[in-house]
Amino acid sequence: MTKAVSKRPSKALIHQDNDQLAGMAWGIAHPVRVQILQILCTGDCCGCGQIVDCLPLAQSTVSQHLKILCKSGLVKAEQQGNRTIYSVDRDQLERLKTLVQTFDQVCVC
Amino acid sequence: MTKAVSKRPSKALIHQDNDQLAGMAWGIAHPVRVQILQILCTGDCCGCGQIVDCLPLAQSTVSQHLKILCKSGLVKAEQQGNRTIYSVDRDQLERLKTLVQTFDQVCVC
DNA sequence: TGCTATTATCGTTAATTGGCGATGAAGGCG
DNA sequence: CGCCTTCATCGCCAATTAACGATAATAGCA
Repeated sequence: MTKAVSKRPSKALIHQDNDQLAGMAWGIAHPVRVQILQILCTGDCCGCGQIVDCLPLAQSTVSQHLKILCKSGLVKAEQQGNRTIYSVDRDQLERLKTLVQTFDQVCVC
Repeated sequence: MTKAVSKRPSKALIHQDNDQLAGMAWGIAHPVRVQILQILCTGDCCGCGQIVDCLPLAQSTVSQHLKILCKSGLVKAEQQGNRTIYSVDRDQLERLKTLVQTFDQVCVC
């Protein structure tokens, strides 16, 4: 659920931050993706195969999760010859932290 | 996706924190739910109807989102006569903040 | 050129989500 | 008791997710 709700709210506008927060939260809304992100955090960066080796999942499944993580913005992918190197987007992670931290200080209406 | 993956990982155990984080992230993995949580944050507590009034969604839809928020642990529900009073579970929100904040300091393997 | 390694994508299946209207249940009030 | 309010739940539908195996695409190497 990257894109916003189909019917655009008329009563209360969904603040752009909400979309951002929801998008990133959606990225880590699955235990496996949390773990993948942690692997990327500690190992700094690695390819799909290395992550597959750490998990009891098929390569295609991991690739799919990585795609979702990329779409959520938390992970960057860089083509390097034959392989794709994945790494955490530290800026986005910081952004997520900020959004979560300041979450209840936001004025809604 | 509250409950963990069906096939329990053998290679790498999914830390319990990961499940917790994923569960709560799953709660706010939708813009509308982020907004509902914010409404609850500012208004402190209110019933389903009040939230419906703030959003362009049907009552049944809002009720469903509230159910998900409860299941994620971020929101508490309290029956009060005829109505159900929803409020943010501050402790859980703090827990979420902590988990996100310390996310990249966790040892995986 | 042919082989291997690496990753992405396709197709399938089962389950879940998100939305709605309609209906049901339960409390409060006249 | 009957009615209203409030909320949950029940179908229903379309879309998405999560998982897999199989296959394609690309780079590197012998």
